[in-house]
Amino acid sequence: MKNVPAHQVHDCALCPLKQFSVFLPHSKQELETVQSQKRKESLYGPGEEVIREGQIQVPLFTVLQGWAFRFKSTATGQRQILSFLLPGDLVGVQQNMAESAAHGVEALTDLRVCVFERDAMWQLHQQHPALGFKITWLTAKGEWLVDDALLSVGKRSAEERVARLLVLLFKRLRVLQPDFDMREGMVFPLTQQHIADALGLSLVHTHRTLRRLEKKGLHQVRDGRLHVCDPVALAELADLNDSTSQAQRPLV
Amino acid sequence: MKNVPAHQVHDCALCPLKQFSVFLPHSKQELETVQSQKRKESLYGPGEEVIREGQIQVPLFTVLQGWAFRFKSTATGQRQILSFLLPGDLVGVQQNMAESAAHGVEALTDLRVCVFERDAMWQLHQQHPALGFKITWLTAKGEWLVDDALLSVGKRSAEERVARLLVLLFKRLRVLQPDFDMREGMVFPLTQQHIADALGLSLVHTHRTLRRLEKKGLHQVRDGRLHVCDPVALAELADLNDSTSQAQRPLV
DNA sequence: CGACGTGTTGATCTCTCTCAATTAGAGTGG
DNA sequence: CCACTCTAATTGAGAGAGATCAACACGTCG
Repeated sequence: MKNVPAHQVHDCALCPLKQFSVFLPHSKQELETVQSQKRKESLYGPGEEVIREGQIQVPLFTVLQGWAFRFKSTATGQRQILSFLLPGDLVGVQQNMAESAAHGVEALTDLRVCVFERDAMWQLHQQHPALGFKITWLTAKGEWLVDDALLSVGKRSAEERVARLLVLLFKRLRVLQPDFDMREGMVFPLTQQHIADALGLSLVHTHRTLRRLEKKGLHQVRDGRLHVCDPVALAELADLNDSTSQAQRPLV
Repeated sequence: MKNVPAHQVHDCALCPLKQFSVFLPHSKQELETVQSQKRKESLYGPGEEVIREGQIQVPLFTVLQGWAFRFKSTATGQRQILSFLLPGDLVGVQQNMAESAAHGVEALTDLRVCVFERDAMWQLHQQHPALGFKITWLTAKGEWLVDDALLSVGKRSAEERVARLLVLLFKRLRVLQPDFDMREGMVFPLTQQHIADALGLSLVHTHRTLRRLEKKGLHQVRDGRLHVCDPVALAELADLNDSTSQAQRPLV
């Protein structure tokens, strides 16, 4: 871990996440409060642990740049990835509630995070209810992701899980990258092991499943970039029909 | 669904959850705000849907009495139970964030819930930051449960999953029931199908796994009551060693 | 160069699923 | 009181998705 030197730390008013994160303040007062709670910015390298499972005194922070993931392990060391973290995601809300971290966080790429004071959670709620509300919102959004992952791991086939992970990441990424060119694909720092750990599959079976989807022409991963070749078919397989998704479900 | 007649509705000051829920107000002003946001109390019977998946305009509510569960289904109708809801649990935070319900909620027993106004989330945050903070807390706690379930379904064997579910429910129940007698067991309204749906297992395999644990003398389910016969062995199997849980994990 | 991480592929094994049929208890109606 | 129905639990048998074990290929890096 390295701290960003003071003169390179972003001023909240110039935050690169300005257009994306719900967490960002809108009024001048809110801005000042957030700024006052900001402690520093830190950098991590790929594979570096940002939060260790069980660590105490976990800070609250936001991802500014790069990818990371939350995970939890069993006593035997089996690791399950709970969710992937992208710029704008808030981390550490759960941690602030308990004595020690309920899950670990590890960087996938070079990672830049914005770290807040330990009691920022409370200060933000207290001084600007609108910010508190946004924190709740982000927390709920985080739970949506986990709910969805649980449904996948519990009830979907390997193929469906992989397809869904790809499509969901693709969608999240596209939002963050407005000037996106379909032909170039998107940065995709996950190894097959990460995918396996996120989907509750073995490494070998994950590999075979990816290969199968690729042979069907649905996607391609090369040189750390993801190319979604057939978005429609992939979304279909992923049970992510944009259309009237909910209405289609059997009502009885 | 039936609404509780006005004269039988609890006054917030006399809320039966007083001693349990973090959500409950502590100051007089907070109490008044919560009371003002309370719209009604409703009753549901076992198997009745409290929230339908995809339903719009979902209210915020708290469980007062009884059991329920949150669930999500695939396009093919496969149902995954995301978490079980007990008295004191807050439901509908996620829902308030999106247009439509991200998950359904179904009653397991006779269920009594306390329903709030649609914009209660915002009102509570705004008027009493401390309450907003508690809502965030409860939301984060809810996510902890799902994180844990995801780890189980992703990485644990059928036996471990069942054991863990039983122990976790047992612990949650014991907190809610201070005058608890070990010999009498606890109310346990889950069918094997519910357990299967929560753990991502088939009904048949869930049954066999339960039987195996029972034969080992770890637990017993009879007449809708759960008896934990060997708490230590069960917790062991469930990877829930109360002792120094976190410290035991491999640090590298 | 050797070590290591990641991807790849084949062979084998097993946990868990699916299909199928039976039993037991609760409720309903004649 | 008994036949009828429905749900939940139960048990057996066979099938399969995915796990495990084992090698090997390839690029990177100290």
